[in-house]
Amino acid sequence: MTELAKTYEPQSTEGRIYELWERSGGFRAEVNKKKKPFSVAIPPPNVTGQLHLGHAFDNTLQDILVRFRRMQGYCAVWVPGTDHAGIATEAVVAKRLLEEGLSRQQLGREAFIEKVWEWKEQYGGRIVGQLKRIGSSCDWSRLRFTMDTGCSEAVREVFVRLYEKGLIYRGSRIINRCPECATALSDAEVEYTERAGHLWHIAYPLSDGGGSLVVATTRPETMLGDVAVAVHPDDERYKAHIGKTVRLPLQGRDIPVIADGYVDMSFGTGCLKITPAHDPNDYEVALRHNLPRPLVLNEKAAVNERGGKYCGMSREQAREAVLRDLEGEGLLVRTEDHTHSVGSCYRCGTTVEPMDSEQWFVKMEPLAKPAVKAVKDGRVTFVPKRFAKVYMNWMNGVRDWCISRQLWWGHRIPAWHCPCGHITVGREDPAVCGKCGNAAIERDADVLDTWFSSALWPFSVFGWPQDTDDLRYFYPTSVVVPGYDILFFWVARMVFSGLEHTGDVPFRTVYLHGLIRDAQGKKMSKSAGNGVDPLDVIGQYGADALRMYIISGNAAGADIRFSAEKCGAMRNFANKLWNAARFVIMRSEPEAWSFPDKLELSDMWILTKLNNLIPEVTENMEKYELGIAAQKLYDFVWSDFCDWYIELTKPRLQAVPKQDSGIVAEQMLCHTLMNILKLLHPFMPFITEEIWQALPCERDKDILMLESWPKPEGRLIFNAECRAMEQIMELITAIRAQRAELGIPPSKRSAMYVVSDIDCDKEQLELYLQKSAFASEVTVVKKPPQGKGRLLRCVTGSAAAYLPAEGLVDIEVERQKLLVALAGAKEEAKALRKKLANEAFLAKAPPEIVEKEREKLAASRRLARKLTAGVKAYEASVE
RNA sequence: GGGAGCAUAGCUCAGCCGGGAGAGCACAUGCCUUACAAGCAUGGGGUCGCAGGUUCGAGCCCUGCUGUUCCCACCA
Repeated sequence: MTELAKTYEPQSTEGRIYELWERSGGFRAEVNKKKKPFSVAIPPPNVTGQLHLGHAFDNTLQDILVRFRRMQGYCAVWVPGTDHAGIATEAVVAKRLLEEGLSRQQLGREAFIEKVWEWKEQYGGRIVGQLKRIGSSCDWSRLRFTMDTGCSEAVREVFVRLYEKGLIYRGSRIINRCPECATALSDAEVEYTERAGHLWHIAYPLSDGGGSLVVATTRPETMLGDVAVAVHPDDERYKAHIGKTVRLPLQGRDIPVIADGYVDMSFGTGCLKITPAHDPNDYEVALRHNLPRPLVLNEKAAVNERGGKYCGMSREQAREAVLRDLEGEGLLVRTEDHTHSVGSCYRCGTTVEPMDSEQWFVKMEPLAKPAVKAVKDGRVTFVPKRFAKVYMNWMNGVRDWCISRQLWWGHRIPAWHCPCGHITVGREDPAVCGKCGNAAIERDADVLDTWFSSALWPFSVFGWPQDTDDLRYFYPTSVVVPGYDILFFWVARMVFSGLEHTGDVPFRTVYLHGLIRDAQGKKMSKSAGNGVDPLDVIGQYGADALRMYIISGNAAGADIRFSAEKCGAMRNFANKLWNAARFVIMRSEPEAWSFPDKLELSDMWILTKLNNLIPEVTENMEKYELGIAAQKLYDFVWSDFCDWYIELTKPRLQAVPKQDSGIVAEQMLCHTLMNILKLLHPFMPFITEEIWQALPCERDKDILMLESWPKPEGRLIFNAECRAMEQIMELITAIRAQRAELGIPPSKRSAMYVVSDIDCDKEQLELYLQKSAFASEVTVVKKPPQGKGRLLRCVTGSAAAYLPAEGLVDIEVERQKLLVALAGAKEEAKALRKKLANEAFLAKAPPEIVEKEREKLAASRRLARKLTAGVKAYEASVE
């Protein structure tokens, strides 16, 4: 037995324990038909990223579930992996090269990609190491990467299949483009925020000289690309102008006045300028009216050659210039303040530019339908439930998914363009055009959206498109555990992808968690500088404390405000457990647990509590109520086991020579502690394993992680004894409270007379009162003692203790206290009598509730009787 | 414009199937009781946002309102 430090030291424990687990091979899972599978595919973090609290949240939850199921006897696999994170990684590497004076373009595509791979090799291991720091029990032999050979094969297969089915197409559409990242984005990648702007009213003179139409716009610079002015067909103000033309200011082009129902007569002036190439609505209008769709901005969102004198200006510069010129010409009629929502890139925050552009899309409608059905049918369930609705809303209204990105880092689109116009798409790289046989074909320059490969994750990690044993056994996965912020990006896309390509859902349950915010409730971000590094937290409080903090007292899907104090509280809890274990280990002889026949009341009490706790916690965990399970374990360990049970064993352990009672206590302590360690292991794996390794008792497995999850034993539930023990505890508390209130020092023990209805023998009662209620001698009496001088009364519903307290007790004050308590008891009894006299209650309430109320009434009556006796005794003792 | 969440002790938050209002921190008092002062004991502190309704019974279910956070949406 090694000497255990007085204080738990996570820093010197965690690394060693993690190595022990890895050496044990316990993380590995192979197809085992004798067991039921439990499988989880990690939400792959950015390969070059660093662990943040969101990852800590994800991975703590997953690890708890996986460890729990592994102990329950499932063949539990947790597949780890990382994501190539196209835009983010490319941006980081490009920035670093720029610092060395090299641009992406100078380097060229192939050399650049090589650089990114180098970067990935250099930093790709970091996140894995950090995942290990919080205890993730992943099967590292299965580590995957979204751009490894297997994932690439899956991506290629999916692209080809969808293309052949006509579900991937290339087309010209309005897409959102980030000028900074220099690529197209999907709708999901644009974040909208309300911003204060202006609504400018600009006069467009009628070409025939008869006045002008005034349009209202928030983006005057786009007028350079205007092709029409639209009014509502029913708008009396403008009916006469429909079909005429206006002269577009600054450009001098004549553009038609058209009628379209899209125009809102009540907004602005009722005249809408139409810029098809830079506004999604205008684009639709232009399509309906067969209007041209000239681009006036380039990829960098600067004005192009169509913008005449404004060519080369940025969006912002052009806006100022245009407004200045309009004002100069007297055409700027009015400027109003106007707040509207502006889209920005979710990666870099730059305002996106809607642009007409040729891109690749996934046709969503045929894919969304089965994805909606799978959730409706309950083949995929959400925890918490409300997210199912959010998912449905999105899936029902989803538009086609723009999947091409103008980047180099990612899965290159497997399509080859021929001068003849034909596009060749195939599983193998083609040498010639599939239509005309021309060898001068060129591969599409774009790569796929990062989420395209993530969407295939749950099956690609098991070998799809090959028909593997892993896939057949582990797929669909049991649960996926992401933050709700990637519900659309990832979860939704996995569902339709899984259904389309494997014919089955990718997971049975989606267990979504919230976001970790700072102490003020603000979102953590690098730019705000309010981020908390989980590695710092682990260093300060330990991984177990961080894990326990993250899940306890948190409802599923709820955000968390980070609190270092609470981490400290959980660190304290770890230390508490540590010291309880030290106590057990120091006091225990290495003897095997055999069901002892000499159980005492407190033994039966703790066994009953434990065996009731086991099924409760198990159920909570199976229902994903991890916070509740953790709270129950916390309370059991701290209050029941440490504060009561361990204390009550002390006199038994200290007896010399050693009695049977002491031997039983040792075994009980060991038995209870071992169960605690098992139950707590999924939540606090490091410390529980460390203690397990130090236990002197005999164990089934050398490694706690590989132990079986406890099962409740009916023969170890003793309801009557448990109740008696609780009544004794109640009496102890009453005595302590009285003494504390009177300021009697703990050093001053006192003899006591006890009148008790508690079903237990004298010796036990005496022992417990001596241990925990400062009793010296205990005399059990039938009636309150007479003529013993001034006595302090400590009354509960099932017992009363009388303590000689000469000089400490003010009889009148004590009598008043009892009277107050008596009034309370009577009040309660009255309310209960009323309830029990209510026919409707008796008729409609379930019998066990009625019975419970009857017992409560009996208890309050007993209490009232005892209090009355106490009051009388006080009166009698006043000479 | 549509939808969702939240509102419980001074603070941060739990409260599972409707049946005795809880935890951590903070606060007060007394204790270094040989596992632990990162501890022990005791105590103070709540109109469960407001108003109705359903029910024998509501923090929990329903309706409305107020405040707050978030998501979605093509409001120039």
